[in-house]
Amino acid sequence: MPERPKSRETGREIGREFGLPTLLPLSEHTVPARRVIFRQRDVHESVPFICSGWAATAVTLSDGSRQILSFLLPGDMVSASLLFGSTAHCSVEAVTDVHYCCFDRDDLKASLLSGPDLIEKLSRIWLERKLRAVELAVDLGRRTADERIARLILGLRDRLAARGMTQGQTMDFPLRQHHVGDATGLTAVHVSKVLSEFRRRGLIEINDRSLTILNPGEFQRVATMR
Amino acid sequence: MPERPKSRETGREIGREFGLPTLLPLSEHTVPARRVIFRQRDVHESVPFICSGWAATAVTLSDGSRQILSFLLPGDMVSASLLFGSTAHCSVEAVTDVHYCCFDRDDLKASLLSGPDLIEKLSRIWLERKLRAVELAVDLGRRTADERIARLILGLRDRLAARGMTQGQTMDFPLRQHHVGDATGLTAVHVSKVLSEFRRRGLIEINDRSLTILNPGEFQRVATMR
DNA sequence: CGGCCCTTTGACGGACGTCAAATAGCGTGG
DNA sequence: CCACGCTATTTGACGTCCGTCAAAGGGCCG
Repeated sequence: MPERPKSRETGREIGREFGLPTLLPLSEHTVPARRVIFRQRDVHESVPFICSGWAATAVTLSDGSRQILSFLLPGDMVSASLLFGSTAHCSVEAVTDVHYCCFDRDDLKASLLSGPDLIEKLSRIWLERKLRAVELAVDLGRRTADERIARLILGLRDRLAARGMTQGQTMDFPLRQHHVGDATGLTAVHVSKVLSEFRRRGLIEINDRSLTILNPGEFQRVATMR
Repeated sequence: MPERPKSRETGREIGREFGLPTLLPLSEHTVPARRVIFRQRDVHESVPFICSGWAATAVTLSDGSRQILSFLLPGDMVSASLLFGSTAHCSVEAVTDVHYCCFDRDDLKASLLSGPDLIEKLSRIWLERKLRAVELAVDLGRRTADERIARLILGLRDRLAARGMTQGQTMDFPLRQHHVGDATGLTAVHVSKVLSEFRRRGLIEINDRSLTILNPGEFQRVATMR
Protein backbone atom coordinates (compact mmCIF):
# COMPACT_ATOMS: atom_id res chain seq x y z
CA MET A 1 0.00 0.00 0.00
CA PRO A 2 1.29 3.47 -0.84
CA GLU A 3 1.48 6.13 1.84
CA ARG A 4 -1.76 7.25 3.42
CA PRO A 5 -2.92 10.87 3.57
CA LYS A 6 -1.20 12.43 6.53
CA SER A 7 -4.17 14.28 7.96
CA ARG A 8 -7.81 15.01 7.30
CA GLU A 9 -7.80 18.74 6.93
CA THR A 10 -11.26 18.89 5.44
CA GLY A 11 -12.49 21.97 7.19
CA ARG A 12 -9.36 23.99 6.71
CA GLU A 13 -8.86 23.00 3.09
CA ILE A 14 -12.42 23.70 2.05
CA GLY A 15 -11.92 26.93 3.87
CA ARG A 16 -9.15 27.81 1.46
CA GLU A 17 -11.39 28.01 -1.56
CA PHE A 18 -14.64 29.06 0.05
CA GLY A 19 -14.26 30.39 3.54
CA LEU A 20 -17.37 28.36 4.28
CA PRO A 21 -18.90 28.11 7.70
CA THR A 22 -18.49 24.57 8.96
CA LEU A 23 -20.52 22.31 6.73
CA LEU A 24 -20.57 18.61 7.37
CA PRO A 25 -19.40 16.40 4.53
CA LEU A 26 -21.89 13.86 3.27
CA SER A 27 -19.11 11.32 2.78
CA GLU A 28 -15.35 10.92 2.74
CA HIS A 29 -13.29 8.71 0.46
CA THR A 30 -9.73 7.61 -0.07
CA VAL A 31 -8.61 6.27 -3.44
CA PRO A 32 -5.18 5.03 -4.51
CA ALA A 33 -3.09 6.63 -7.24
CA ARG A 34 -4.17 6.02 -10.85
CA ARG A 35 -7.73 5.07 -9.93
CA VAL A 36 -10.62 6.71 -11.79
CA ILE A 37 -12.76 8.63 -9.32
CA PHE A 38 -15.60 9.60 -11.66
CA ARG A 39 -16.42 8.85 -15.27
CA GLN A 40 -17.54 11.41 -17.82
CA ARG A 41 -21.17 10.29 -17.75
CA ASP A 42 -21.54 9.81 -14.01
CA VAL A 43 -24.42 11.61 -12.36
CA HIS A 44 -23.83 13.23 -8.99
CA GLU A 45 -25.98 14.68 -6.28
CA SER A 46 -23.00 15.91 -4.30
CA VAL A 47 -19.97 18.11 -4.87
CA PRO A 48 -16.54 16.64 -4.08
CA PHE A 49 -13.54 18.56 -2.76
CA ILE A 50 -9.96 17.33 -2.80
CA CYS A 51 -8.60 17.17 0.74
CA SER A 52 -5.18 15.70 0.02
CA GLY A 53 -3.31 14.49 -3.03
CA TRP A 54 -3.44 15.44 -6.70
CA ALA A 55 -6.13 14.53 -9.23
CA ALA A 56 -6.74 15.30 -12.92
CA THR A 57 -9.89 16.11 -14.87
CA ALA A 58 -9.81 14.71 -18.38
CA VAL A 59 -11.76 13.89 -21.51
CA THR A 60 -11.02 10.62 -23.30
CA LEU A 61 -11.73 10.19 -27.01
CA SER A 62 -12.89 6.97 -28.60
CA ASP A 63 -9.41 6.16 -29.91
CA GLY A 64 -8.05 6.30 -26.37
CA SER A 65 -6.28 9.63 -26.61
CA ARG A 66 -6.90 11.87 -23.68
CA GLN A 67 -6.89 15.57 -22.91
CA ILE A 68 -6.29 16.59 -19.32
CA LEU A 69 -8.16 19.82 -18.61
CA SER A 70 -6.80 20.61 -15.17
CA PHE A 71 -4.98 19.22 -12.22
CA LEU A 72 -6.83 19.39 -8.92
CA LEU A 73 -4.85 20.24 -5.80
CA PRO A 74 -5.81 20.02 -2.13
CA GLY A 75 -8.70 22.36 -1.40
CA ASP A 76 -10.02 22.40 -4.96
CA MET A 77 -13.65 21.81 -5.76
CA VAL A 78 -13.67 18.95 -8.24
CA SER A 79 -15.99 20.64 -10.67
CA ALA A 80 -17.80 23.91 -10.34
CA SER A 81 -20.27 22.50 -12.88
CA LEU A 82 -21.51 20.12 -10.21
CA LEU A 83 -22.88 22.99 -8.17
CA PHE A 84 -25.54 23.55 -10.81
CA GLY A 85 -25.76 20.46 -12.92
CA SER A 86 -25.45 16.82 -12.07
CA THR A 87 -22.74 15.98 -14.60
CA ALA A 88 -19.18 17.23 -14.79
CA HIS A 89 -18.62 16.56 -18.53
CA CYS A 90 -15.25 15.07 -17.76
CA SER A 91 -13.71 12.23 -15.83
CA VAL A 92 -11.58 12.63 -12.72
CA GLU A 93 -8.58 10.46 -11.95
CA ALA A 94 -6.34 10.26 -8.94
CA VAL A 95 -2.72 11.14 -9.74
CA THR A 96 -1.45 10.34 -6.25
CA ASP A 97 -3.41 8.73 -3.47
CA VAL A 98 -6.33 11.07 -2.97
CA HIS A 99 -8.57 11.82 -0.04
CA TYR A 100 -11.75 13.72 -0.85
CA CYS A 101 -15.03 14.76 0.75
CA CYS A 102 -18.44 15.14 -0.82
CA PHE A 103 -20.90 17.83 0.23
CA ASP A 104 -24.57 17.82 -0.52
CA ARG A 105 -25.15 20.01 -3.54
CA ASP A 106 -28.29 21.69 -2.25
CA ASP A 107 -26.73 22.40 1.16
CA LEU A 108 -23.62 23.81 -0.45
CA LYS A 109 -25.55 25.86 -2.96
CA ALA A 110 -27.86 27.16 -0.26
CA SER A 111 -25.01 28.32 1.95
CA LEU A 112 -23.25 29.82 -1.05
CA LEU A 113 -26.27 31.76 -2.18
CA SER A 114 -27.28 32.81 1.31
CA GLY A 115 -24.95 35.76 1.55
CA PRO A 116 -23.79 38.25 -1.11
CA ASP A 117 -20.38 37.64 0.35
CA LEU A 118 -20.33 34.03 -0.71
CA ILE A 119 -21.75 34.77 -4.13
CA GLU A 120 -18.73 36.95 -4.67
CA LYS A 121 -16.51 34.07 -3.62
CA LEU A 122 -18.26 31.74 -6.01
CA SER A 123 -17.92 34.18 -8.85
CA ARG A 124 -14.24 34.60 -8.08
CA ILE A 125 -13.82 30.85 -8.42
CA TRP A 126 -15.67 30.89 -11.73
CA LEU A 127 -13.50 33.72 -12.99
CA GLU A 128 -10.29 31.97 -12.01
CA ARG A 129 -11.40 28.75 -13.70
CA LYS A 130 -12.40 30.62 -16.80
CA LEU A 131 -9.02 32.33 -16.89
CA ARG A 132 -7.32 28.96 -16.65
CA ALA A 133 -9.50 27.61 -19.45
CA VAL A 134 -8.51 30.53 -21.65
CA GLU A 135 -4.84 30.00 -20.89
CA LEU A 136 -5.17 26.33 -21.72
CA ALA A 137 -6.73 27.04 -25.10
CA VAL A 138 -4.04 29.58 -25.94
CA ASP A 139 -1.29 27.19 -24.89
CA LEU A 140 -2.70 24.30 -26.90
CA GLY A 141 -3.49 26.38 -29.95
CA ARG A 142 -0.54 28.71 -30.18
CA ARG A 143 2.48 27.61 -28.19
CA THR A 144 5.37 25.21 -28.78
CA ALA A 145 6.05 22.09 -26.74
CA ASP A 146 8.75 23.88 -24.71
CA GLU A 147 6.43 26.71 -23.79
CA ARG A 148 3.51 24.46 -22.93
CA ILE A 149 5.52 22.28 -20.60
CA ALA A 150 7.28 25.19 -18.90
CA ARG A 151 3.96 26.97 -18.41
CA LEU A 152 2.35 23.86 -16.98
CA ILE A 153 5.13 23.57 -14.43
CA LEU A 154 5.02 27.26 -13.52
CA GLY A 155 1.24 27.23 -13.24
CA LEU A 156 1.41 24.34 -10.80
CA ARG A 157 4.21 26.04 -8.92
CA ASP A 158 2.09 29.17 -8.45
CA ARG A 159 -0.93 27.22 -7.28
CA LEU A 160 1.15 25.20 -4.84
CA ALA A 161 2.89 28.33 -3.59
CA ALA A 162 -0.50 29.92 -2.88
CA ARG A 163 -1.15 26.97 -0.57
CA GLY A 164 2.23 27.18 1.08
CA MET A 165 3.14 23.87 -0.49
CA THR A 166 6.50 24.85 -2.02
CA GLN A 167 9.95 24.98 -0.46
CA GLY A 168 11.74 27.78 -2.24
CA GLN A 169 12.13 26.71 -5.88
CA THR A 170 11.32 23.09 -5.01
CA MET A 171 7.89 21.49 -5.22
CA ASP A 172 6.24 18.10 -5.19
CA PHE A 173 5.85 16.85 -8.72
CA PRO A 174 4.00 13.54 -8.74
CA LEU A 175 3.04 13.71 -12.44
CA ARG A 176 4.14 10.97 -14.81
CA GLN A 177 5.38 12.19 -18.16
CA HIS A 178 2.22 10.66 -19.55
CA HIS A 179 0.19 13.14 -17.45
CA VAL A 180 2.28 16.03 -18.71
CA GLY A 181 1.74 14.89 -22.29
CA ASP A 182 -2.00 14.52 -21.88
CA ALA A 183 -2.21 17.98 -20.29
CA THR A 184 -0.17 19.69 -23.02
CA GLY A 185 -1.45 17.89 -26.11
CA LEU A 186 1.87 16.09 -26.62
CA THR A 187 3.09 12.50 -26.41
CA ALA A 188 4.94 11.13 -23.41
CA VAL A 189 7.95 10.47 -25.65
CA HIS A 190 8.16 14.07 -26.71
CA VAL A 191 7.72 15.25 -23.11
CA SER A 192 10.71 13.13 -22.19
CA LYS A 193 12.82 14.79 -24.87
CA VAL A 194 11.80 18.30 -23.81
CA LEU A 195 12.42 17.63 -20.12
CA SER A 196 15.81 16.14 -20.93
CA GLU A 197 16.64 19.29 -22.84
CA PHE A 198 15.48 21.45 -19.90
CA ARG A 199 17.78 19.47 -17.62
CA ARG A 200 20.67 19.67 -20.06
CA ARG A 201 20.24 23.46 -20.11
CA GLY A 202 20.33 23.57 -16.32
CA LEU A 203 16.78 24.93 -16.06
CA ILE A 204 15.21 22.31 -13.83
CA GLU A 205 15.96 19.17 -11.90
CA ILE A 206 13.56 16.31 -11.21
CA ASN A 207 14.29 13.75 -8.51
CA ASP A 208 12.06 11.38 -6.71
CA ARG A 209 8.76 13.07 -7.60
CA SER A 210 10.15 16.45 -6.69
CA LEU A 211 10.96 19.29 -9.07
CA THR A 212 13.37 22.18 -8.56
CA ILE A 213 13.63 25.21 -10.79
CA LEU A 214 17.37 25.83 -10.98
CA ASN A 215 17.27 28.92 -13.17
CA PRO A 216 13.99 30.75 -12.53
CA GLY A 217 14.72 33.69 -14.80
CA GLU A 218 15.62 31.66 -17.83
CA PHE A 219 12.84 29.16 -17.20
CA GLN A 220 10.31 31.97 -17.03
CA ARG A 221 11.65 33.25 -20.32
CA VAL A 222 11.11 29.86 -21.95
CA ALA A 223 7.50 29.95 -20.74
CA THR A 224 6.89 33.45 -22.03
CA MET A 225 8.67 33.54 -25.35
CA ARG A 226 5.56 34.96 -27.04
CA MET B 1 -20.87 51.11 -46.88
CA PRO B 2 -21.71 47.48 -46.26
CA GLU B 3 -25.26 46.47 -45.39
CA ARG B 4 -26.69 47.83 -42.17
CA PRO B 5 -28.23 45.67 -39.50
CA LYS B 6 -31.74 44.94 -40.66
CA SER B 7 -33.49 45.49 -37.34
CA ARG B 8 -32.85 46.24 -33.70
CA GLU B 9 -34.16 43.13 -32.07
CA THR B 10 -32.58 43.90 -28.73
CA GLY B 11 -35.42 42.75 -26.55
CA ARG B 12 -36.12 39.58 -28.42
CA GLU B 13 -32.48 38.63 -28.82
CA ILE B 14 -31.58 39.18 -25.18
CA GLY B 15 -34.69 37.16 -24.52
CA ARG B 16 -33.11 34.25 -26.33
CA GLU B 17 -30.33 33.79 -23.86
CA PHE B 18 -31.95 35.07 -20.68
CA GLY B 19 -35.70 35.36 -20.87
CA LEU B 20 -35.19 38.63 -19.05
CA PRO B 21 -37.99 41.00 -18.22
CA THR B 22 -37.61 44.16 -20.25
CA LEU B 23 -34.45 45.88 -19.15
CA LEU B 24 -33.38 49.09 -20.77
CA PRO B 25 -29.96 49.08 -22.40
CA LEU B 26 -27.53 51.65 -21.13
CA SER B 27 -26.20 52.23 -24.62
CA GLU B 28 -26.31 50.88 -28.18
CA HIS B 29 -23.47 50.73 -30.67
CA THR B 30 -22.81 49.81 -34.28
CA VAL B 31 -19.31 48.92 -35.42
CA PRO B 32 -18.10 47.95 -38.90
CA ALA B 33 -16.54 44.59 -39.73
CA ARG B 34 -12.96 43.99 -38.56
CA ARG B 35 -13.07 46.67 -35.90
CA VAL B 36 -11.88 45.86 -32.38
CA ILE B 37 -14.76 46.34 -29.95
CA PHE B 38 -12.85 45.81 -26.69
CA ARG B 39 -9.23 45.20 -25.83
CA GLN B 40 -7.99 42.59 -23.40
CA ARG B 41 -7.25 45.07 -20.65
CA ASP B 42 -10.35 47.23 -21.00
CA VAL B 43 -12.38 47.79 -17.84
CA HIS B 44 -16.13 47.69 -18.11
CA GLU B 45 -19.02 48.66 -15.91
CA SER B 46 -21.58 47.25 -18.31
CA VAL B 47 -22.30 43.93 -20.01
CA PRO B 48 -22.66 43.95 -23.80
CA PHE B 49 -24.93 41.68 -25.84
CA ILE B 50 -24.65 41.05 -29.57
CA CYS B 51 -27.86 42.13 -31.31
CA SER B 52 -26.84 41.48 -34.91
CA GLY B 53 -23.74 40.28 -36.74
CA TRP B 54 -20.87 38.01 -35.72
CA ALA B 55 -17.99 38.81 -33.38
CA ALA B 56 -15.00 36.89 -32.04
CA THR B 57 -13.36 36.78 -28.61
CA ALA B 58 -9.59 36.34 -28.84
CA VAL B 59 -6.29 36.50 -27.05
CA THR B 60 -3.30 37.99 -28.88
CA LEU B 61 0.26 37.06 -27.96
CA SER B 62 3.18 39.40 -28.12
CA ASP B 63 4.44 37.93 -31.40
CA GLY B 64 1.10 38.77 -33.03
CA SER B 65 -0.31 35.26 -33.13
CA ARG B 66 -3.87 35.02 -31.99
CA GLN B 67 -6.18 32.42 -30.50
CA ILE B 68 -9.90 32.91 -31.08
CA LEU B 69 -11.80 31.50 -28.09
CA SER B 70 -15.33 31.75 -29.41
CA PHE B 71 -17.51 33.31 -32.02
CA LEU B 72 -20.37 35.41 -30.71
CA LEU B 73 -23.69 35.22 -32.53
CA PRO B 74 -26.79 37.41 -32.22
CA GLY B 75 -28.23 37.14 -28.73
CA ASP B 76 -24.96 36.14 -27.08
CA MET B 77 -23.69 37.85 -23.97
CA VAL B 78 -20.21 39.07 -24.85
CA SER B 79 -18.60 37.68 -21.75
CA ALA B 80 -20.17 36.06 -18.75
CA SER B 81 -17.07 37.17 -16.84
CA LEU B 82 -18.30 40.72 -17.08
CA LEU B 83 -21.26 39.95 -14.87
CA PHE B 84 -18.93 39.53 -11.91
CA GLY B 85 -15.64 41.15 -12.79
CA SER B 86 -14.85 44.26 -14.74
CA THR B 87 -12.45 42.65 -17.21
CA ALA B 88 -13.13 40.01 -19.84
CA HIS B 89 -9.54 38.69 -20.13
CA CYS B 90 -9.85 38.71 -23.91
CA SER B 91 -10.45 41.12 -26.74
CA VAL B 92 -13.60 41.21 -28.86
CA GLU B 93 -13.56 41.94 -32.58
CA ALA B 94 -16.35 42.42 -35.06
CA VAL B 95 -16.31 39.78 -37.81
CA THR B 96 -19.19 41.36 -39.73
CA ASP B 97 -20.80 44.69 -39.03
CA VAL B 98 -22.04 44.32 -35.47
CA HIS B 99 -24.80 45.99 -33.52
CA TYR B 100 -24.64 45.54 -29.76
CA CYS B 101 -26.25 46.84 -26.57
CA CYS B 102 -24.74 47.34 -23.15
CA PHE B 103 -26.63 46.76 -19.92
CA ASP B 104 -25.67 48.06 -16.54
CA ARG B 105 -23.88 45.29 -14.69
CA ASP B 106 -25.51 45.88 -11.35
CA ASP B 107 -28.99 46.11 -12.86
CA LEU B 108 -28.44 42.95 -14.83
CA LYS B 109 -26.94 41.10 -11.90
CA ALA B 110 -29.72 42.24 -9.63
CA SER B 111 -32.45 41.03 -11.95
CA LEU B 112 -30.58 37.78 -12.50
CA LEU B 113 -30.16 37.08 -8.83
CA SER B 114 -33.68 38.20 -7.92
CA GLY B 115 -35.39 34.94 -8.76
CA PRO B 116 -34.20 31.35 -8.38
CA ASP B 117 -35.53 30.95 -11.89
CA LEU B 118 -32.99 33.30 -13.33
CA ILE B 119 -30.13 31.89 -11.33
CA GLU B 120 -30.88 28.61 -13.02
CA LYS B 121 -30.75 30.35 -16.37
CA LEU B 122 -27.43 31.93 -15.52
CA SER B 123 -25.99 28.64 -14.41
CA ARG B 124 -27.18 27.01 -17.63
CA ILE B 125 -25.28 29.65 -19.57
CA TRP B 126 -22.17 29.03 -17.49
CA LEU B 127 -22.48 25.29 -18.06
CA GLU B 128 -22.87 25.67 -21.80
CA ARG B 129 -19.85 27.98 -21.99
CA LYS B 130 -17.81 25.61 -19.89
CA LEU B 131 -18.78 22.74 -22.17
CA ARG B 132 -17.66 24.75 -25.17
CA ALA B 133 -14.37 25.57 -23.45
CA VAL B 134 -13.77 21.88 -22.80
CA GLU B 135 -14.54 21.01 -26.41
CA LEU B 136 -12.15 23.71 -27.58
CA ALA B 137 -9.31 22.37 -25.45
CA VAL B 138 -9.89 18.83 -26.67
CA ASP B 139 -10.02 19.96 -30.28
CA LEU B 140 -6.84 22.00 -30.01
CA GLY B 141 -4.97 19.39 -28.00
CA ARG B 142 -6.03 16.16 -29.61
CA ARG B 143 -7.57 16.55 -33.05
CA THR B 144 -6.23 16.90 -36.58
CA ALA B 145 -6.72 19.94 -38.80
CA ASP B 146 -9.56 18.22 -40.71
CA GLU B 147 -11.43 17.41 -37.54
CA ARG B 148 -10.97 20.84 -36.00
CA ILE B 149 -12.25 22.68 -39.04
CA ALA B 150 -15.20 20.35 -39.60
CA ARG B 151 -16.15 20.62 -35.93
CA LEU B 152 -15.91 24.40 -35.99
CA ILE B 153 -18.29 24.51 -38.94
CA LEU B 154 -20.72 22.03 -37.39
CA GLY B 155 -20.65 23.84 -34.05
CA LEU B 156 -21.55 27.09 -35.74
CA ARG B 157 -24.22 25.33 -37.77
CA ASP B 158 -25.85 24.01 -34.61
CA ARG B 159 -25.78 27.37 -32.87
CA LEU B 160 -27.23 29.12 -35.92
CA ALA B 161 -29.87 26.42 -36.31
CA ALA B 162 -30.93 26.96 -32.68
CA ARG B 163 -31.63 30.57 -33.66
CA GLY B 164 -33.50 29.63 -36.82
CA MET B 165 -30.68 31.17 -38.85
CA THR B 166 -30.04 28.26 -41.23
CA GLN B 167 -31.76 27.31 -44.46
CA GLY B 168 -31.57 23.55 -44.66
CA GLN B 169 -27.89 22.67 -44.99
CA THR B 170 -26.99 26.25 -45.93
CA MET B 171 -25.81 28.92 -43.50
CA ASP B 172 -24.19 32.33 -43.47
CA PHE B 173 -20.44 31.97 -43.21
CA PRO B 174 -18.80 35.37 -42.95
CA LEU B 175 -15.51 34.05 -41.54
CA ARG B 176 -12.27 34.69 -43.39
CA GLN B 177 -9.93 31.75 -43.54
CA HIS B 178 -7.76 33.74 -41.20
CA HIS B 179 -10.55 33.59 -38.58
CA VAL B 180 -10.89 29.84 -39.06
CA GLY B 181 -7.16 29.44 -38.60
CA ASP B 182 -7.05 31.56 -35.46
CA ALA B 183 -9.97 29.61 -33.99
CA THR B 184 -8.47 26.19 -34.75
CA GLY B 185 -4.83 26.85 -33.97
CA LEU B 186 -3.83 26.58 -37.65
CA THR B 187 -2.51 28.94 -40.30
CA ALA B 188 -4.74 30.50 -42.93
CA VAL B 189 -2.70 28.72 -45.60
CA HIS B 190 -3.37 25.33 -44.13
CA VAL B 191 -7.05 26.16 -43.69
CA SER B 192 -7.19 26.92 -47.40
CA LYS B 193 -5.72 23.53 -48.22
CA VAL B 194 -8.14 21.67 -45.95
CA LEU B 195 -11.18 23.52 -47.26
CA SER B 196 -10.07 22.85 -50.85
CA GLU B 197 -9.83 19.18 -49.99
CA PHE B 198 -13.31 19.26 -48.41
CA ARG B 199 -14.65 20.78 -51.62
CA ARG B 200 -12.82 18.30 -53.80
CA ARG B 201 -14.41 15.50 -51.81
CA GLY B 202 -17.86 17.01 -52.30
CA LEU B 203 -18.39 17.62 -48.60
CA ILE B 204 -19.09 21.35 -48.59
CA GLU B 205 -19.47 24.32 -50.87
CA ILE B 206 -18.62 27.94 -50.02
CA ASN B 207 -19.92 30.79 -52.12
CA ASP B 208 -20.32 34.44 -51.37
CA ARG B 209 -20.00 34.16 -47.55
CA SER B 210 -22.44 31.27 -47.49
CA LEU B 211 -21.65 27.64 -46.71
CA THR B 212 -23.58 24.52 -47.70
CA ILE B 213 -22.95 21.06 -46.33
CA LEU B 214 -23.37 18.86 -49.39
CA ASN B 215 -22.78 15.51 -47.69
CA PRO B 216 -23.88 15.80 -44.04
CA GLY B 217 -23.26 12.16 -43.17
CA GLU B 218 -19.71 12.07 -44.43
CA PHE B 219 -18.94 15.53 -43.10
CA GLN B 220 -20.12 14.51 -39.66
CA ARG B 221 -17.89 11.47 -39.89
CA VAL B 222 -14.86 13.66 -40.63
CA ALA B 223 -15.66 15.70 -37.52
CA THR B 224 -16.02 12.65 -35.28
CA MET B 225 -13.25 10.37 -36.40
CA ARG B 226 -12.11 9.87 -32.80
C1' DC C 1 13.70 -13.61 -9.91
C1' DG C 2 10.29 -11.78 -13.11
C1' DG C 3 6.64 -8.63 -14.58
C1' DC C 4 5.19 -4.14 -15.18
C1' DC C 5 5.50 0.65 -15.55
C1' DC C 6 8.26 4.53 -16.48
C1' DT C 7 11.85 6.81 -18.84
C1' DT C 8 15.32 7.55 -22.31
C1' DT C 9 17.18 7.63 -26.89
C1' DG C 10 17.46 7.11 -31.91
C1' DA C 11 15.66 6.56 -36.61
C1' DC C 12 12.13 7.69 -39.44
C1' DG C 13 7.72 9.70 -41.11
C1' DG C 14 3.81 12.80 -41.36
C1' DA C 15 1.18 16.87 -40.41
C1' DC C 16 1.39 21.34 -40.51
C1' DG C 17 4.12 25.87 -40.98
C1' DT C 18 6.78 29.12 -43.91
C1' DC C 19 7.78 31.35 -47.95
C1' DA C 20 6.68 32.77 -52.34
C1' DA C 21 4.14 33.81 -56.47
C1' DA C 22 -0.08 34.24 -59.02
C1' DT C 23 -4.89 35.51 -59.18
C1' DA C 24 -9.18 37.59 -57.96
C1' DG C 25 -12.20 40.93 -55.79
C1' DC C 26 -13.34 45.19 -53.89
C1' DG C 27 -13.38 49.94 -52.62
C1' DT C 28 -11.02 54.44 -53.33
C1' DG C 29 -9.51 58.22 -55.71
C1' DG C 30 -8.06 60.35 -59.92
C1' DC D 1 -14.20 55.20 -66.49
C1' DC D 2 -9.70 53.17 -65.18
C1' DA D 3 -5.76 52.71 -62.06
C1' DC D 4 -4.32 51.35 -57.75
C1' DG D 5 -3.72 49.35 -53.45
C1' DC D 6 -5.18 46.24 -50.17
C1' DT D 7 -7.04 41.94 -48.63
C1' DA D 8 -8.29 37.24 -49.41
C1' DT D 9 -7.50 32.92 -51.57
C1' DT D 10 -5.00 29.27 -53.97
C1' DT D 11 -1.10 26.39 -54.97
C1' DG D 12 3.57 24.48 -54.82
C1' DA D 13 8.13 23.69 -52.83
C1' DC D 14 10.41 23.04 -48.86
C1' DG D 15 11.36 22.92 -43.78
C1' DT D 16 10.37 21.91 -38.92
C1' DC D 17 8.15 20.18 -35.07
C1' DC D 18 6.35 16.61 -33.12
C1' DG D 19 4.47 11.69 -33.54
C1' DT D 20 5.39 6.74 -34.20
C1' DC D 21 7.97 2.81 -33.64
C1' DA D 22 11.39 0.28 -31.50
C1' DA D 23 14.81 -1.14 -28.23
C1' DA D 24 17.03 -0.85 -23.94
C1' DG D 25 17.52 0.07 -19.02
C1' DG D 26 15.90 1.17 -14.29
C1' DG D 27 12.82 0.95 -10.32
C1' DC D 28 9.27 -1.25 -7.74
C1' DC D 29 6.72 -5.01 -5.99
C1' DG D 30 5.00 -9.49 -5.92
